[in-house]
Amino acid sequence: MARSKSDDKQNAIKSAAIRIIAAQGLSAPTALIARQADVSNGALFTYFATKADLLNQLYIDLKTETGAAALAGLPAKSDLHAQISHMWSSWLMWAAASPEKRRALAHLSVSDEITAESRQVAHHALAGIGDLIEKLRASGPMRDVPLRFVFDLMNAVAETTVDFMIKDPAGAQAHSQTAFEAVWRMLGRRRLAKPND
Amino acid sequence: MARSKSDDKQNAIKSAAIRIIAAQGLSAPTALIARQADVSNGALFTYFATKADLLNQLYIDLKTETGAAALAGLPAKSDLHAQISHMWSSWLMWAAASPEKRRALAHLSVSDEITAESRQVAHHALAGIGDLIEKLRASGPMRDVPLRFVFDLMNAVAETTVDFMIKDPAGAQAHSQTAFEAVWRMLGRRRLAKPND
Amino acid sequence: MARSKSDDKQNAIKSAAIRIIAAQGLSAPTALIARQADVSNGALFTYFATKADLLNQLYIDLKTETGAAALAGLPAKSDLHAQISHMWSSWLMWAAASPEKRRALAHLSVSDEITAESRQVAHHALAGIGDLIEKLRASGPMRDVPLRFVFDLMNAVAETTVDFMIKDPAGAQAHSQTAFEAVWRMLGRRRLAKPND
Amino acid sequence: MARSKSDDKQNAIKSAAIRIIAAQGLSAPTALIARQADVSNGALFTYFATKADLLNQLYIDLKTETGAAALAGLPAKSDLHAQISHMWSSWLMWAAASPEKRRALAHLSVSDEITAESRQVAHHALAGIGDLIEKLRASGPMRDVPLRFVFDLMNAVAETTVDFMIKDPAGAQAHSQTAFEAVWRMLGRRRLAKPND
DNA sequence: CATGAATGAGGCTTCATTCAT
DNA sequence: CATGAATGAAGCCTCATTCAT
Repeated sequence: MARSKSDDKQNAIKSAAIRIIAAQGLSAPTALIARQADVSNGALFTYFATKADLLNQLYIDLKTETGAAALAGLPAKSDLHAQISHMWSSWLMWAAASPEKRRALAHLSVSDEITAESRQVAHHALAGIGDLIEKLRASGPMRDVPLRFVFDLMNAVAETTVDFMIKDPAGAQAHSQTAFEAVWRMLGRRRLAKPND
Repeated sequence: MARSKSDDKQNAIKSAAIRIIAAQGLSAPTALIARQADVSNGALFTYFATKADLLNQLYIDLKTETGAAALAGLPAKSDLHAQISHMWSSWLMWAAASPEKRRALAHLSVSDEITAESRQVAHHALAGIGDLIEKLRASGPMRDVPLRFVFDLMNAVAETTVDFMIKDPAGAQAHSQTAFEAVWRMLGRRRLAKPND
Repeated sequence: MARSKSDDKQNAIKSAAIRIIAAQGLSAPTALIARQADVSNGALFTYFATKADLLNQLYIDLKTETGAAALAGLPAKSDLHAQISHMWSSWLMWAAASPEKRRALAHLSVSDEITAESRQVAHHALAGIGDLIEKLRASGPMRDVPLRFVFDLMNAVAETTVDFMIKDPAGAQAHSQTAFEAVWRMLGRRRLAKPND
Repeated sequence: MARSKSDDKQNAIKSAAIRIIAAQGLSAPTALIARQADVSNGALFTYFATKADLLNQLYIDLKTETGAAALAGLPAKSDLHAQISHMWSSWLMWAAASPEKRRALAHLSVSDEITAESRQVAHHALAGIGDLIEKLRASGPMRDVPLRFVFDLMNAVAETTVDFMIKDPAGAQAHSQTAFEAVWRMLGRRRLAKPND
């Protein structure tokens, strides 16, 4: 049955692509990506018909991975504050620990090669996060603002924070915490009784 | 002090570059930019030694313009809240009204062609905004957070908001206002009984 | 003497090749030919060591088939005029009914991949036709012209005629007849009795 | 005003293309054509936007040249027989003297890259020949056959003859003459008692 | 012997930059 | 100083052929 298309190889290509795109941007030659993945020039194209295909796949993967990381180990029984705090922290720690993926994603996000469909798929992959935020939004000061807007704001704050965490790994925890509090001030319900807010 | 013929051409090239980069990304051929600027192929290189030079110039220009727009007409005598509110509104309205410049800037910002030096210069161009934010930060809940972090957070919120304003021009004003309030919650001093703060 | 499985596949490949070469020319990928023949990529090369081999085989086959079609059911007892008329008609009707084979052959005939040897073999396959024409030639106005030249002229007229038959199927019979008469005028002995010829 | 596109260079490219296509077929690499034309790789594309463009241009040129050669020095005052005889001879001598052009044209003629439009243009370029043949046809035994058919038949005979002339240059004149007589038998009015027809 | 993934040599084309005019 | 043709280095992708399974 001949060598069957191996996931390993496919993943090697994706990894190489992330590394090289992070370093050189989207103009990274497919030939270089292939070489770094220990794969021949042409083999890349048996796994991804087109450079654009590879890019789109990468984009979806990275977004999906982000979503999964954010929701991993979510304490389902806890209250909203605890859940969102957990999510925030998972999300940012993961992102801060994956600077190449982040850089690659930054390049991909602005590319015209990424189709509307891919963006759609990626958005779905983040639905879990959206659900949580929705709960937060509904009872707080931004209850009249469209979820998408709220979500994007939160995302923007997260991205910015991650940049700082990467630049200053020693303070990563603190930055994450600081930003979470800022977000909570932005979105969360004022918690009256407890003074430790 | 009329702008020289040479300046005119430089500007024509930059304008064309913005338009085309917004549409096609950074891979926009210099030849196309030149044609759109009514300048010959080769002449472009007498104004910008290199494509990268043009890109860096553009980056700096756009950042500078942003900064200028934000601070235009700042009510120097008013209180901080009024000043920042004014700045926020100027900034976002200008940005929302310049979608091509924004798209071009989005491409430029992630490019590896933009040197650290250019980023430095651009940062300086936004110093005026930074000063305002500094005042805000110093007295609010993020007083212990580095200015740069605060600044970037604010910027991130602003960018996200502009995207929404562009997508939904009818609600632009409202979105700007909503976001401003969110930012204020994030950064500003809690305003208690007395409104004259 | 059933044809072996192997023969079946060879034939499937050849059929597919004819179809695809007719449609796309000689640049038709072997992989596509294989797929259309329901044969794997690599298997094609166990039947034909080389793409060039396949092409040469095809060329010989098609030429041979042409020759066979021309001579099928030849009325051995009739006079030369009747025999040649019959041959002409068989030949052209077959060719006109096989446009894909003709197109494929047209591509093959000009290809540099077809070796002199293949052309030689193909020529032999048309020997039967040649014999008939030889008789015609020997007694007519072109009796001093080399057979090969006469043969090729006749062939050229036939090919041209077939093109018209394909373009105008309704008039196919008539075109064939017209051309036959033209050929006869070119080559045949003047037939005395009838003045209106 | 910079170097202006030179006809010389354009012609050098075409010449090189004819030579190489004659030798290697249409798969001749553009890079090789460029090199043979003493032109850089990329320069070829300032003269012909596309390889297909070059091919089409070449096709039209060669057809046009053929037509011009056939009609050069036509004795306008002479009778039809003399005119056609002259045309035939001009045509065939020219073609026999240009074997590379012929081979190139043979490749081009079957190519799918040659557009219907190019074929149309080429056909027009041969209109002069067509007019002559029309006169011949109208009064002879093929008077009821479409001109296009007659024209193509004549062309087919001519091509075949040229092949023989090239193979046997010593007999070129004779072959041409032989073929002309054959064509005349095919198409021409029977010339009876009176020779002055 | 079949399968189809792997290989890697090109092919066409684009484009930043140079340079003759 | 402008013009735009010329250069030639890549880049993406295709495809005949090989070879592990």
